[in-house]
Amino acid sequence: MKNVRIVDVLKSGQVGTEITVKGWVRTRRGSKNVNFIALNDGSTINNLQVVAEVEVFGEDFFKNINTGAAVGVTGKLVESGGSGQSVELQASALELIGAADPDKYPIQPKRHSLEFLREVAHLRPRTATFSAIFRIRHAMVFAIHNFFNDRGFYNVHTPIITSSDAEGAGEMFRITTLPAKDAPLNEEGNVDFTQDFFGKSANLTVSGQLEGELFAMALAKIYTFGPTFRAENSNTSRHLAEFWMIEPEVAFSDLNDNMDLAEDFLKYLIRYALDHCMDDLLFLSSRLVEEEKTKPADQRSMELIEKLKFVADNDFVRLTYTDAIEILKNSKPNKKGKFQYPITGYGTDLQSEHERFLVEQEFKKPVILTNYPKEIKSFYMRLDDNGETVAAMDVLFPQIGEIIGGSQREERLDVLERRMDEMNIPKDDMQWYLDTRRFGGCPHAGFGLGFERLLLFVTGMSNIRDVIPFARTPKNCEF
RNA sequence: UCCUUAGUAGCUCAGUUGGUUAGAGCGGCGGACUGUUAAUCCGUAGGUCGUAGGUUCAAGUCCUACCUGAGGAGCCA
Repeated sequence: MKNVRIVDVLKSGQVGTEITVKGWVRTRRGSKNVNFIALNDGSTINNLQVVAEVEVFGEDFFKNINTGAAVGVTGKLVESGGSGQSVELQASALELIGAADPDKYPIQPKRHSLEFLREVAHLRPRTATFSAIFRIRHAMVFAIHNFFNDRGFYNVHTPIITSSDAEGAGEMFRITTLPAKDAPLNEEGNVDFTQDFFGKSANLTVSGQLEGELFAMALAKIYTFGPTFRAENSNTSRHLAEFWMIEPEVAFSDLNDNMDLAEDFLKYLIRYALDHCMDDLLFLSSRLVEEEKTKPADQRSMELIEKLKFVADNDFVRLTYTDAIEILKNSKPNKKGKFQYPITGYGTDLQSEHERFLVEQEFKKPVILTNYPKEIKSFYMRLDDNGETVAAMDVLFPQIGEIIGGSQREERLDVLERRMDEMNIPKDDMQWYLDTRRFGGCPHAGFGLGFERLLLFVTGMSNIRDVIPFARTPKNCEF
């Protein structure tokens, strides 16, 4: 008999039919005559209740049907005699496929802290919380490709290994096949990378943007979706050394088009989650509500699903950096000296506390900040006519902060070269990039969305290590 | 990297001004129970108190260093 998935059984299973399901035991409750097994096969947050008579299988048989064990069950789907579920599986055959020693299996039917589960990240997808998160993660991957495909974008696989180190997006991981001990040295006494695998120094990519631009200059609308690596020593709940990023790049497009795209994109993804992952969202919401109860009333946040709907249904605030500075300068916390970094005027970089104030206090919705001073942004961002600001945009979300960073790119070769000189970007290594401006250059724009930060928002989780299967952070590279 | 804070049983924690044999709940195991929903009830095992030094008659408790986690900051996505 063919296996059926529990999600299908619970949704459309016909009472009276004979089925086989295979999955893992979440809990088993026994009494003298009958055992109840909560079975989960990963297809849904919900368990299927299996009812097994002690008389049929013998008392000893159940000793190995423990939490975590893999089992196969064949039986008849019947209306449930209990109140917790509408249908249940009356077992006629019960097979232990893989035992889980209850003395050693770390995940037991009790509350575990997220910190503990991070230490057993290889087993945590078997918990309700993490199975929900990773089903949602999958749904978001799918939605991202859908969104772009429907709008005529082409997916480009930009390189993971790169020799370009001019992106300035962060410290890079060097990759090499040279021996760690006694590496060959050149005349200056430095490691001689001409003898390395690629004949030059190579790194893991910190962004696919520059290569993405090359393809936007040919396919017009492209997006990348791949892993990104930053060797920054960042120890926060919002940073990973290895994370996934989505970077669309659009030819014949300006900053306004870019903002429209970013806002449409985020709303589409959130609506997709609401439309396709409601069971998992309801579960995550309820666990958040429990967690919130332990906090003081004024620190509680909006209920998850309500929050997602709110963002999907309301326009983002669009604000220039200069206007944001004015608002912050005249804000209560600034006047009362509540900011750790007081706002004095134009030119200061915005700190987390300022972004938080704008998003969570002033507007209470996502904010797109634009036109930052050129000094605090990257060389490739298009210089505005005032010569002072650049066509940059950051999308700020509540709790998470910057979820998207993007810009209209500098398409004027002379301006771009001047900016590279000012910011000490070596032009020699970047001729391939400058060629896009030399040959058929055009206005274009794009942005980068941190995939895990999106997942933080959608799942309501608060630590980024909990929305990626295996987190890589400083001092942590298990599995 | 900086600041704050924590590390005691498989997990979550308590452990008083330093003082005999370090406790609880959950989980596990054994038993009871006519259908349970994180079942319930009775019983039971389980600890080199993060590591290394130090102070002291005496250290889970005080001091120093290191390791690891968490929260915040910086950097950013």
